[in-house]
Amino acid sequence: MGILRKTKNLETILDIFRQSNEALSANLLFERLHERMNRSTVYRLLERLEDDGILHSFASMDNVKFYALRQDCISSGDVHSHPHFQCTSCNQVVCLEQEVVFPTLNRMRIEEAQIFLKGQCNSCLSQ
Amino acid sequence: MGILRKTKNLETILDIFRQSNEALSANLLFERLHERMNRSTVYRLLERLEDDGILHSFASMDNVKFYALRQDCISSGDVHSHPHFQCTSCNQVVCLEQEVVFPTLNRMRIEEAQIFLKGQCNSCLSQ
DNA sequence: CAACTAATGCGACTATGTTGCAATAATAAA
DNA sequence: TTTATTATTGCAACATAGTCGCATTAGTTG
Repeated sequence: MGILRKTKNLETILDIFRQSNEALSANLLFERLHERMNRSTVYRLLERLEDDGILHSFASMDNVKFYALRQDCISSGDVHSHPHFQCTSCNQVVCLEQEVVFPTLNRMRIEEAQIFLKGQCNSCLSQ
Repeated sequence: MGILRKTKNLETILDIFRQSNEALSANLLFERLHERMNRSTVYRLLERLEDDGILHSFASMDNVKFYALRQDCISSGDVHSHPHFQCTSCNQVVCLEQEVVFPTLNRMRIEEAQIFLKGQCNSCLSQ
């Protein structure tokens, strides 16, 4: 797949992700667009942006799919992944920078890894 | 909350979890019961068993809530968690035994952690 | 065994996500 | 610039996961 046409909707969504380092669910994005974009379009654009490697996705602890801009990652034979963090006070979800490497275990081949953390973020702690 | 009455439905669900070390979603459980229990009852019992500390839950990468028997865990000041693993061939979800400890980071207070891994399990690899 | 009330089944509902189809708009070709 | 092509969009209907109120059923206690 990948992006074929550079549409206004696509640019609008990309701008929102570029304006902050937050991760967003389809619904949060939909709200932030003041519902001026069709719900299916939001879902379809998120999927296309992920296919194209511009966004990546992960599941929150509440079973909601979140998307964030894909950062460059280290490459090696092992599977690696950065943790995702949700603040229990302000509810913001962000990608953490520190990569975690999962060595291949002897009994199973690990192909994908996801770490999700919950707690209090820096700015909520200092209030 | 917690369990107040020991009903047939409760025993049925507990037996299914005790018969294997698999983790199950509400729907997998519902199927395994040959749909002989009401869907709401399944959800309510899973919630109650979790409140009571008998089951624990986690989100799969497909944003589905899974439940498994709670094992005894190490206790310390740090947050700890065992990873969950889903085989991409047979789709089984299991808890891994190795606990992972998350030291408290300087910038945020971590209260909960979840690790989800995907890959090929031992028995699928050796086929 | 009677009384109390937690647990259940039912149906309606919400939230999240998907799909087919006709209309629209981005791009390529003339 | 204009036209032709077809990816993208909005709409509506659908699918799946999960929740809730309420009347009935069935554990538990005395």
